[in-house]
Amino acid sequence: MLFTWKQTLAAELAGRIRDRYGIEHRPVAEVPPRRALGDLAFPAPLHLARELRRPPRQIAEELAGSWELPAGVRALRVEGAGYLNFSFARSAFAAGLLAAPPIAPTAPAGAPKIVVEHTNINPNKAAHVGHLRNAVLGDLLGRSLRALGHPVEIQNYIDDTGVQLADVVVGFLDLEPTSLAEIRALPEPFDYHCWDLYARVGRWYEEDPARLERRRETLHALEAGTGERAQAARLIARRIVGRHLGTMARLGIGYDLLTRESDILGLHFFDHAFQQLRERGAVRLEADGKNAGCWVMPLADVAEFAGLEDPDKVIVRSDGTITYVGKDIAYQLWKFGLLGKEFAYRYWMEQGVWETAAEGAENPPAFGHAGRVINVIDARQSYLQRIVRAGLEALGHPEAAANSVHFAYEMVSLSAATARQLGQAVGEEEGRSVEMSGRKGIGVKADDLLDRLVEKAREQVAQRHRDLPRPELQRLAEQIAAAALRFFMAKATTSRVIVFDLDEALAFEGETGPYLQYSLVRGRNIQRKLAAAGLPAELDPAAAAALPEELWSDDLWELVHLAAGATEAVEKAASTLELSLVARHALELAQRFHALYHHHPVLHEEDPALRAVRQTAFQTAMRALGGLCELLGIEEPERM
RNA sequence: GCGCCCGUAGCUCAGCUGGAUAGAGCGACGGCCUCCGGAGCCGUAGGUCAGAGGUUCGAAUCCUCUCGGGCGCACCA
Repeated sequence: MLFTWKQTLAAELAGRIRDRYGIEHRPVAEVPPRRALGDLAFPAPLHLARELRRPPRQIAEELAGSWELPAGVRALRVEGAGYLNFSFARSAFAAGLLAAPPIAPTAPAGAPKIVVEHTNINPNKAAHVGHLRNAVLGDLLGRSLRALGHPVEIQNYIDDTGVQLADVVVGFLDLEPTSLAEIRALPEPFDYHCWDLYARVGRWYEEDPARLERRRETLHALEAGTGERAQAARLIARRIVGRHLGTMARLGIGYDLLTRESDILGLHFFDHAFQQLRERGAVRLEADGKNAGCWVMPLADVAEFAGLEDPDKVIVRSDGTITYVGKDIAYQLWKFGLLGKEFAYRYWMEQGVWETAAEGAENPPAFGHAGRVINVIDARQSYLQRIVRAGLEALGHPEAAANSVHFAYEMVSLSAATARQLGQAVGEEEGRSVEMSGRKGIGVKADDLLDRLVEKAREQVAQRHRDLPRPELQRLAEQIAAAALRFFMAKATTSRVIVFDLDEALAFEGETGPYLQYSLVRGRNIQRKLAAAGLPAELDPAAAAALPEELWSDDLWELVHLAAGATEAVEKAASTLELSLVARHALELAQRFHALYHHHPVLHEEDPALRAVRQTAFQTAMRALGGLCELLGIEEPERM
């Protein structure tokens, strides 16, 4: 709603500037700090002042003069240093807002498919809170793009031929010999078992580096895909992925496709890409030096890699195994449909998701062939992502490289207090936070955190609602726990490290997910009470349009104005990849609603017109908040 | 050494491509449930926007430098 008005008025203003001064200017729109100043402000006169060498207010007056205001605009005034401020007809505006979806699509028809890759947890141990940040952001991005009208495909990459999985295989077969049948029979939580085992393997290597030979041997076996080690790896990876999907399902996070690295190798995707790299001279076999025997991608000539100590990246190790980057270049090519090869697919029934396979189902969905690819990967891997792009460039696909977006967010570390609770010794000199480490087994497991959140939520709900049936209590607690966790991850600016603190994450008051849910529950209760009193629970746009303009107080109008900005907040979040904007906007709506809630009773207002104005304001706010919460993966509980 | 990110209230953080009086949450203190649910609301205290230059009518925001802190620059990912 605001979005379209901005465009309309900006276009009109640009025309007037052109006609009057012969200048091409793209006016930007702002929201004035106080509603009394107006609803939409254009500082264009301030920007034009220098070029025209005239006072901005004078320019503003000239531009405002004789402007025939379109229907829906109530006033145009010159304010402050020379702003052009528009005010809207409030009832009509509210009616328009109620008639449109709370988050309105902005993507052009026929927009190309966007592949979003996220989660990508190594299938060798339990998910921790760092992985949650990735999955929550990825899911929020996917939902936001979909709401804006883009075709979206969510992929979760399963690195089932990498070093990390190999290490757990070594743990099971060499360190603590376990048969396949025994691995299969291990009780849940299997991923917790592997979490500890992985840390033990790390220490085992340190005791005697000669044991790293077992890793090399295993890595070869995983790439070849045959023998006991490969079989063990398949079993372990499958069980772990099942656990990861279960963890994510608790948060409402799902995927369209699991891409397995073993299929990239097994179906010769890598061989194919590697051959192209060789033909183009993008890789070379090193005869001597520290990379002797390796195939490397030389990056010395690429400007963005200037200044690196070692400007070469190893693609194929001297023992013939392939690094992650090498495999990722092939994967990235496939995402764009540029590899000239296709996966087979099968449906993973129990998990309700497709996965790649060597042989598969008859008529799978059309995966891949994206116009744009967004990889949600933490900022520490920026260097690797740049190499993948350089690989696409080297293969003669500059447009694909340009459409390969690395959505980089900062990592999650642990607060000193939380690290101590985990039994980590934290010295004063170690600073204020501790980095998580799968190798060392340091981290807060996602399921542990969720369990604690559910437990706390259950206590809180039970306190307020005695005699609630156990299943309903559990259901409500899970909804609240998921909201708390997702909002905690979503509200942080992506460029900031999250110092994860358990007490902070367990908060249900203030800027939290449950606070948003409480707004929704309150809003819903107003509707219920209205209905019980024989009044309409919801007003339609026509009823809103007929409301007397003078009954709109500035504070209620402000709420409508805020609701109208929801689409723009989402659009901006998606286009800049600053997804916290979605969470921030939802929070602001909820805060404003709570504040007004106490001052503007609906049910107890006797004047029907005034009651309808309040109801309209709250209804627009709840619709917008509901829409934003849907993107955030925050459900509206029946009660809380 | 080179590159990226961060430095705003006691703590955790917003502050949108420069613009109208620097804002929230937590914590502290003081109020508000015969009234749509107190997971809420209202109020008070609390800021040299790390520091120094520069650009501009205007800088927390842009540029340069300095000082702190984090992360990269593997035959891990």
